[in-house]
Amino acid sequence: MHRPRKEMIAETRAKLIAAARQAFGTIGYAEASMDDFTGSAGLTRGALYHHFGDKKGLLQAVIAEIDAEMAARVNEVASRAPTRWQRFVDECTTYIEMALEPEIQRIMFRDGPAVLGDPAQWSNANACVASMTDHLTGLQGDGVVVAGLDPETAARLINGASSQAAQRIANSNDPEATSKKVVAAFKQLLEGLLEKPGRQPG
Amino acid sequence: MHRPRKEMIAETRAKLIAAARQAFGTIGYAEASMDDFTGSAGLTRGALYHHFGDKKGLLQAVIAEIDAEMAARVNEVASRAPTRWQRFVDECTTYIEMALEPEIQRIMFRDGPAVLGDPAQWSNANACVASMTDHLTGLQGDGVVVAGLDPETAARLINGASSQAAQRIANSNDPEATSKKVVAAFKQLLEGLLEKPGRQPG
DNA sequence: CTACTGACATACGCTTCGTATGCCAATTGA
DNA sequence: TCAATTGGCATACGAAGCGTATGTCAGTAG
Repeated sequence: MHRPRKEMIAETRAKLIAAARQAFGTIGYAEASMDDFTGSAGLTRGALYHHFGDKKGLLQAVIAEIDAEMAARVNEVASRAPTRWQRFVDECTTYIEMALEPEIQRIMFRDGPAVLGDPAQWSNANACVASMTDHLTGLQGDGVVVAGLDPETAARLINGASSQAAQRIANSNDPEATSKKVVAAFKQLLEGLLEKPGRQPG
Repeated sequence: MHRPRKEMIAETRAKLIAAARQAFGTIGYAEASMDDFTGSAGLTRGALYHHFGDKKGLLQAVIAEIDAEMAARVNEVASRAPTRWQRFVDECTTYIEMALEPEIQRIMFRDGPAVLGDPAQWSNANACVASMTDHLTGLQGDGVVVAGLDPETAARLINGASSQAAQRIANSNDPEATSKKVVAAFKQLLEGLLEKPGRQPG
């Protein structure tokens, strides 16, 4: 039964991240007791401090994991779109859909920024924004999106609008109806980026 | 020296709010010790609990105060604009400028949402969004902004983009240059709302 | 003038975090 | 195979911080 050391360690890290993710995503970072959620993983705070330094370090690890998952989902959807513009729009709507999930809202949009500061400065996240930036750059090359626009800046602004969109839907009494209105408004804003406004390319 | 009771009470409340605002706006809500900032106001936690119930209650009071100030500034600027569209654009840019201030960023955009939840649900704030919503409604009546767009939804999305815009500028190495790029991208997005895209009204 | 309300301070216990320390299993080298 | 050593993780301890229960005194009412 000599199961290698490295595997045990990786398992411990994974268990801590999973337990923390569960706690942070439901009751929130501030309310999550380290004793409680390490205990629920069959460990103690000793393991946590050993692997992640402190509570913030564990939050960073959780965020890195979620960010990777989000990027994978976005790329998956975008890879199936026929045109570049459609790829970009699909990315945005997927982003909004993900932002509807309470865990992502709480960790990535609320507690994360409050504890770690501006998400744009996070070193181990932002894969989604990077992808959107790439696509915007390509669209500029195709002449679909107006030139003279900084792609990453535009991607960040759209991100901000997306997260607001998701929150508005999530907190609505009638998510179905609200979703229609929100997505319509969102697409209206996106049209401002088009080189020949009013005409939907692709 | 019979200075009325009510005045003393109001003064105590004001001192607590001011001290908390200072602390929350600099070191942040979580790091702000109630003993410390009540002490800096010449009071103790006893006064805090008596007037505001708990730490969250005091944060709500601080937010209400800041929100009122922001709304006043926005209205001041907007009242001087010649056209409705210009009024709306001025509101947006003023909002971005305010969001550049560290105190507002920290309290209204970071710690506030983390502690109190979705800002759209705050009962004692959101005066700025209300104003923007009104102006958008008026612009629809004038035929400047596309019909079939929910004004409050649009206002919220723009708010999200604005706060991202401000953070991008604030955290930039070269705020001057970044500001130009960000505002350009922001105005580009706004054009998506126009009924006849590409033509700037007013 | 007396009784009472309420603004605020003080005192206490509980929870939580971070560090210092200790133990034991797994690896390494001969 | 058997020391020696590394390091993963638990336990123990001290320091804050928060919330509540209680006390005190000024202001107000009848």
